[in-house]
Amino acid sequence: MARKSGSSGEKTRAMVEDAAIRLIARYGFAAVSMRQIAREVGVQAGALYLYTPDKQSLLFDIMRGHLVHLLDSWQQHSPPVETPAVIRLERFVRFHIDYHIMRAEKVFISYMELRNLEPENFSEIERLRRDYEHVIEEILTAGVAEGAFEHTDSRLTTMAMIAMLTGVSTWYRDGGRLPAGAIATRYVDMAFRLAGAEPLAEVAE
Amino acid sequence: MARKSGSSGEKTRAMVEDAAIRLIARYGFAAVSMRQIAREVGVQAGALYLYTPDKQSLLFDIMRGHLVHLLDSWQQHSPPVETPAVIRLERFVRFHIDYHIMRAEKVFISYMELRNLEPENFSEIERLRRDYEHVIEEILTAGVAEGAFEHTDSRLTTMAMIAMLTGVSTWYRDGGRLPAGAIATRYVDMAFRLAGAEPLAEVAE
DNA sequence: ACCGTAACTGAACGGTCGTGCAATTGACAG
DNA sequence: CTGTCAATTGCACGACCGTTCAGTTACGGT
Repeated sequence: MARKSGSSGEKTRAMVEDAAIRLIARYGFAAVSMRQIAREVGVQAGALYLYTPDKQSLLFDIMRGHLVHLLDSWQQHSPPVETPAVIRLERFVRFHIDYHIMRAEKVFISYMELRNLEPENFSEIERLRRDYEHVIEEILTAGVAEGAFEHTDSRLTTMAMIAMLTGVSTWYRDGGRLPAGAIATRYVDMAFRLAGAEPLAEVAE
Repeated sequence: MARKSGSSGEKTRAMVEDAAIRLIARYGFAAVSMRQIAREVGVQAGALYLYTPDKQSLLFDIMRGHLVHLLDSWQQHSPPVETPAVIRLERFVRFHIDYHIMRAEKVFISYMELRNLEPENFSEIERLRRDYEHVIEEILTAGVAEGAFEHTDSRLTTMAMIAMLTGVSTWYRDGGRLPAGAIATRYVDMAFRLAGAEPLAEVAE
């Protein structure tokens, strides 16, 4: 046998990426072999090299693709900068949680497999990740300047908030105690608390 | 050559664990070979099997040891249950951050390498991790009952807080912008916000 | 001075790894 | 119906994997 019937490069390419994501998310990059990925696709190991120059690129492309698409999606969902920070933060939290719940595998890979990237690939991914962090940080500092938020250290609050929000994707399961929307709503509340959003209904007794 | 001069089983055992922790934290369990660990110790690969039955146990023992010691340490630092929840939470946050900063490698391994555990080992580690989560959850629910904290969902707040606190160990570096103590203080503040600790100085205008 | 045994070597086992490549087959245009 | 090229196989390469074990050496007690 050689060429498969009904075969098309684009279809196989997509299957390779799918299989790689699924397997790497489950077993970890280093623990997954090219032969395993190939078996999942229904192809011999050698055929994978039509779609990736090597194993490392497979990982890198997944991560970069994920982060680029993440930043891109936010660009399209984000309110204009002149919007009040409170609203921008709420929008961001909902966006982040929805996005991360729907793409749990890619998210998982993107922060679990950083150390399996070669140095230059690592740098590029880090740069993208920092861009995303800056999105939050900018909202927080803007909110402080507006007088809408009150906290002492926007950088630290950013780190805490990122960790808190991204943490959701490590435990969220479909059909769990709460639907995704309800989780997002509660996390908006917690994000407001961290940011020190001026309480509206919270009056001292 | 066979036995090394000045060799002692206990010393080598410690070196093996040290090397394993360092290498696994840096490259990941699956990416580290027994020969690499052996080289780091200054010994042949076969010699490792005097100290561990297999590679899997090496990982499992590191993780279990870490979690058991973590729970144990908290047992000794924790205030009595009748202490006000605000104080217990502050104590917990400081303990958690200090502990995690000082043992960043073991912490990292213990939540990065979960999927490389065989099923029964995984169950035991999960049980320990849940025990630790319950520490926070108990403090939060006690605080709500006391009227010291105000939040809608203690379980979700627990998850958020764990993620927020443990996140520190992924970015903390000695000699960074803030010393560990200052970081802990700021995180105590953020933990209070998440918990909805009754504001003392925060009075509505 | 000698011995038992703890500590370790060095080689080997069967297996898997990532990757390269000549040969082969199917899709499709003309 | 033919020719071209995209898609894929099947095998090979050298390297490395976790683990075992017979043999060798140094330590500690007597």
